[in-house]
Amino acid sequence: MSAAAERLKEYGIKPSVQRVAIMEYLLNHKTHPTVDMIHHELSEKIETLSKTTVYNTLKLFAEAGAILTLNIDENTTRYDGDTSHHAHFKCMCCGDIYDMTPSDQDWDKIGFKNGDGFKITEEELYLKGYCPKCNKQ
Amino acid sequence: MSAAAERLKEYGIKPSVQRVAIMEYLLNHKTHPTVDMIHHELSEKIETLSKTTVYNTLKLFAEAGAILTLNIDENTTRYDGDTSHHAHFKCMCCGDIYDMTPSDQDWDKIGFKNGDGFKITEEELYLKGYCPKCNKQ
DNA sequence: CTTCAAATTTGTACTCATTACATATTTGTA
DNA sequence: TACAAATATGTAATGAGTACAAATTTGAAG
Repeated sequence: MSAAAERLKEYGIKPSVQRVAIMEYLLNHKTHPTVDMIHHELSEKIETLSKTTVYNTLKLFAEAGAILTLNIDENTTRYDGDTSHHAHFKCMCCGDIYDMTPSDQDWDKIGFKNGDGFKITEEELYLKGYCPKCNKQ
Repeated sequence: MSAAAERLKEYGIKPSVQRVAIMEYLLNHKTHPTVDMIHHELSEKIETLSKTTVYNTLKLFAEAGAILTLNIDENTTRYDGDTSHHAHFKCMCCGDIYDMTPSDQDWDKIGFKNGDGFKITEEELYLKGYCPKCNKQ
């Protein structure tokens, strides 16, 4: 079984051609793609793939916790197949989104002065600025 | 001069009735309002206020660094008149957005294992979960 | 195999946040 | 008072995302 199909099984999601293809795409492309990118690429393999299916499938994955949904981009949602604990960086020049790995001990240590009574279930750290490529120019 | 007008001056923004009113609203309402909320409230005072003006003005403020733009909400952009270093929490139950104040020394100390060559100009920490009110029920 | 219901996918129509743009109004200055 | 520059306004367009009904596929029972 492919890694993508394995991952679906792990999260209790029934596999289908479309679902496996979308999960496979996310596992193989660390570019934090948009719905359009995924749909455009996969349309070549699955001719009938509908954009609605891409939307529905990504929502299904996200609600199951099998992928992450990123709101770092102002215009459109981006998706990440890597659900491990990490931050994201968006280059304001080229628009590319990079993974950033915080030193875990630092990250885990963040406390909140007014955090009493709040139950935190999700954390997203978004960084913006200029990537090494754009920074040089 | 009102605090709002002072703030505009500080950031090199020419005051106008609309601009001062919008900045004033942001300084007095710590609720991280949407364009619609601001427009709806201020329409009572300024009858002719157009939604386009609210959009334009908020963009102007944000680009000058006089306010913050929040993407914590999936559907719509929210604005924050408090530009100090703090995080945001969204309750997945009631939808309210709270300010969270990290212990500064922790926050500032976060390092990134793969951060070389990146120039970070902005940081946004978004937390999601359940607020004290909703958590109790 | 065949049947049939449930699950999945598809395409179209729609909503709604945001932007583009042309026009109108206001402001400041000569 | 006149006039140019800056602001504000309203309408029309864009584009991401969703609702929904119809079509297709799947899988189990006979």
